[in-house]
Amino acid sequence: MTVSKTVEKAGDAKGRKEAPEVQGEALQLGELSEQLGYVLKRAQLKVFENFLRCMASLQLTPAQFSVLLLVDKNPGRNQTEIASTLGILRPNFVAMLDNLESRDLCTRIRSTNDRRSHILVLTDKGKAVLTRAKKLVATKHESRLNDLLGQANREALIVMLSKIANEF
Amino acid sequence: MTVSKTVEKAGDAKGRKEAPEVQGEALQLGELSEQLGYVLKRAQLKVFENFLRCMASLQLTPAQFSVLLLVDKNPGRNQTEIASTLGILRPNFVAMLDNLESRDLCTRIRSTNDRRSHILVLTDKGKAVLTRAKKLVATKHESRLNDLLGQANREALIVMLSKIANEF
DNA sequence: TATTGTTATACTCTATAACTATA
DNA sequence: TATAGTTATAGAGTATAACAATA
Repeated sequence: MTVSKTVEKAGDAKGRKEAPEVQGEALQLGELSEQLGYVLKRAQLKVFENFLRCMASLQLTPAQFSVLLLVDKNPGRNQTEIASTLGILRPNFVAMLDNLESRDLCTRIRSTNDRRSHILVLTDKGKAVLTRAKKLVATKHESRLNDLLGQANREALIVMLSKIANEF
Repeated sequence: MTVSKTVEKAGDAKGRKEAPEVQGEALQLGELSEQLGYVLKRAQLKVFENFLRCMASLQLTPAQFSVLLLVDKNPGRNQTEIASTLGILRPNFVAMLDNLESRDLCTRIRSTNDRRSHILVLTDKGKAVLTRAKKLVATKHESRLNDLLGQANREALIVMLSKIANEF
């Protein structure tokens, strides 16, 4: 009982008792390892974790990166359009934009056509940060995926996940 | 402006103004659709959503289902072991077990070896519910994945996601 | 009347510190 | 002293209602 759980290996310390109590061996995942939802969630957490590490120098979350990418690709759009495309609810998008704007990465511009809406644009700093972020993602993040899965498999994976996201 | 956003199609309503303001057309996802993290997250949300719909009659979340599966597959284990295997922190596991126990799906048994720990076991009702849950998942949930991707692709997907979850 | 951005709010998840009872 | 379960708590993420300004 003085050996920590992480040190114990399957095979040693067969400490079974009369009751159905077991110790030491790694647990059997069983059908769990075949459950799409389970493995999908675990993979997503790992990928986000790695993304955050790669982006530590720029302090960008996956959600923030997606906003910068989308605003850059779609100039002249308002908050509602950007948010809804990303699956972010408008109320929750406000604090997110406050953050990006306070860091001078993005600006809200009151539309002249419709004075209710805010057109979103990246600042020069925002564009520069996005460029650096893309490089970090490509060299540190996505490249590891290629190393792990291979280029062809990585592309097949994206295709399948997109299909699930769009058609499931 | 009276037409709702979801009704507008790319191609009509080319309402461009002098400023870089656009309306109506669907936004360009651009590189976002190639970002693993983005598509992974969207797919995961869709899969969980579908899981919840399929399990509505049993009122089981993906996390609860994973607990029942793991406890059933690993009799005689305690809370810490089950929780940590699932990536659930021990404090957060307490309320989850309170829920399952209050629904008579799972029981905490004070261990005779180590009176600090609670051995987890499924009740008869818990086993019955798990059996029904597995059937629902197989017939309503996983089967749709096969229809969408094909059996071979679905298996390849699980393998790749497991690899990411374990080695990334 | 409807829509944009916003505030307020609530509920779930996740994360950490600290307590108790046992070891 | 260390560990198992627990409590309290705080922070993200996500959800809905409602308000002011504008259409």
